[in-house]
Amino acid sequence: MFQSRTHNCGELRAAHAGETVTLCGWMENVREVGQNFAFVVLRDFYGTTQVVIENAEMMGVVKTLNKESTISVTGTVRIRESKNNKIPTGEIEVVPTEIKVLGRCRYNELPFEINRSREADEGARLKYRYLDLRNPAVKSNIILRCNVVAALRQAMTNEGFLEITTPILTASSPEGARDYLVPSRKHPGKFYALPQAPQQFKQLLMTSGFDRYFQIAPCFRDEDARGDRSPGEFYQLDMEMAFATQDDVFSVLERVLPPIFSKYGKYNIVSSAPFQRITFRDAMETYGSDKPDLRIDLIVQDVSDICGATEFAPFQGQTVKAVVVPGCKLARKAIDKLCNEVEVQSGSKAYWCKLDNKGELAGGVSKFLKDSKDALVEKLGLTPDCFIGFTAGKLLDAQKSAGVLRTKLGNACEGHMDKERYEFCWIVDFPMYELGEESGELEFCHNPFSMPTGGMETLLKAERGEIDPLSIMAEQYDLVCNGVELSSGAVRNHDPEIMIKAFELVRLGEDDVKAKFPAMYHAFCYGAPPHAGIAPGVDRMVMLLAGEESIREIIPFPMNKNAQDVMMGAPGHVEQKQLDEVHIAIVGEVEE
RNA sequence: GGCCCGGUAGUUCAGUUGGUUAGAACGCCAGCCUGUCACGCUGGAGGUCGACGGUUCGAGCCCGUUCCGGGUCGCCA
Repeated sequence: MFQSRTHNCGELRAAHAGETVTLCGWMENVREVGQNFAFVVLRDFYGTTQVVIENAEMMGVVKTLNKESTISVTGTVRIRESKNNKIPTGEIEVVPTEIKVLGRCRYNELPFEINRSREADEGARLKYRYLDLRNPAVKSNIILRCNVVAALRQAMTNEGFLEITTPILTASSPEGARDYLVPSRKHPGKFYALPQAPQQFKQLLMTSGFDRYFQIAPCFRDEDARGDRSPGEFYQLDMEMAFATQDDVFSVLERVLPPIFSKYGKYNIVSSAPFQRITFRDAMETYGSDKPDLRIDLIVQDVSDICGATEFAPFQGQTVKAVVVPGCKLARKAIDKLCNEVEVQSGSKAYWCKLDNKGELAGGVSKFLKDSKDALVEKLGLTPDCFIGFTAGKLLDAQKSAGVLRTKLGNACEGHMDKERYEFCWIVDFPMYELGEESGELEFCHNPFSMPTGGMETLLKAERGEIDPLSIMAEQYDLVCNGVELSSGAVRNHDPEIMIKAFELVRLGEDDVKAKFPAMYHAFCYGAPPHAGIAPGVDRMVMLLAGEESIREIIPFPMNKNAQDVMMGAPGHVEQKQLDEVHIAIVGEVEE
């Protein structure tokens, strides 16, 4: 019979000396230091406690056990002869009178050493995630995640938001990412889809009169993974507010997030409200990115007029962007490596030269720019001993590669990045439309739910040809922190007429709106409140707070890059009977 | 799907110009050790060098194909 413990492995102190206690936990290590004399490290969720083995009987029990077995130890607390101030329980040890085996570990060799699992092969960690999670360093990220989620719930509740759960089995949405489909047993040939986000449901809640909604919402998208994007599923702090403006949404998050970031973050310095607001256009021009890392003090400058006219072919007639780094000490080799990384990551080459300590252009592409030196010095405010990185191409390519260059330089050059802080900003004024890369025709830039800035008036002007449709902005915004896009949001288009007009500009119409978003369109026809919302990614937020580079470190049971759960064996084969029930026939090759 | 990097002992890695029996650390096993705490010391076991094919007298190393993992771009309204 299992008898419960009296204490956990993290709580015994000198004051407990003399007490009889029972501890339970995993046998983390055994240090045999003599005949029938050993120290056993017992670990549970709360900490570790030293158990001292002093006789043949207890040694006999320990000898039969592999490390990582679970045991229960009953004995007396005793002040240690040699204390260990590195652990909270380091003043005491437990002298056992009884050791019970609770769960034997059958293997004397583990796939990796528990306390060094972070160094182990990731495939092995994922397959044996239950062992990986025994590592306190791995576990701590999951605990952090729990605390952050709890704090977000509390803060949102305090702001008057109601957490409302929305369906997981829902209808496929015609736009956006690839859906995960679920076949229907009762309706042959029909499918549910897992929600990519509760977008439409939360807008419907607004039309129902729920004033402030939020949810720690699971979202499902069948798209390829990234370092900061888990394949398959992720969580958003999804929220929506009725009768609200962009500023109303901003101020909620500006109240909710900074306290949580300063309490749970790896860094203590957090930008305070109001967060800096940068238009999409300015962000692209100044930072070469719509998710700028404001911890870096470097900026992108335009030198198209000077460089475009030089005899350097890659610059001729192109948009040319420059990133200047005063006092850059990068060696030639490091520069080449950095430029190469920029090309790999952005697809466009980066070029460079220096203004040496005599004030002359040197290195890299300097020989092509000699004649333009004075113009460059004046325009960029160059001082001796500074590095100039260049990118060139079509506007967007030049901007984006300059953005990558800026980030890499900021990270590589000393003194241009204050890493130990959280810098938030809002990116605002996104364009409503863009020209499709393949079609060359007008398309929605992001999502069609956003309110075009200026509403119907603006759309009509575009329709009459008075303004360029590409100049229409949407009341859409992104929240960015340290170069990470935390979230997208918008003031929604709650007016059916404006919605139809917005669709007409991309050669669609009322029928398309009805076909694509039937519930929302009809709901809006019954009187909808103006509303706005946003959905910060919980996983990315926890990543930032934990200071982790890989999203898998903050997910309890992550999938691998190929969207497989190697621990559970998902996706996996199913019985023919199950396929028959849902009217599915497998055609073509089946993966073994 | 494209590109880049990787795959050698249970784990993390080294392995020179292609040349004898493929090494180290940790872990594991055995012995020693009465105050360790990443305990220490001595000894030992442990390898289809991801797979297949090729070049060669000879391949962990070179070439080709393929599988797997990671990163990155595409993709992510």
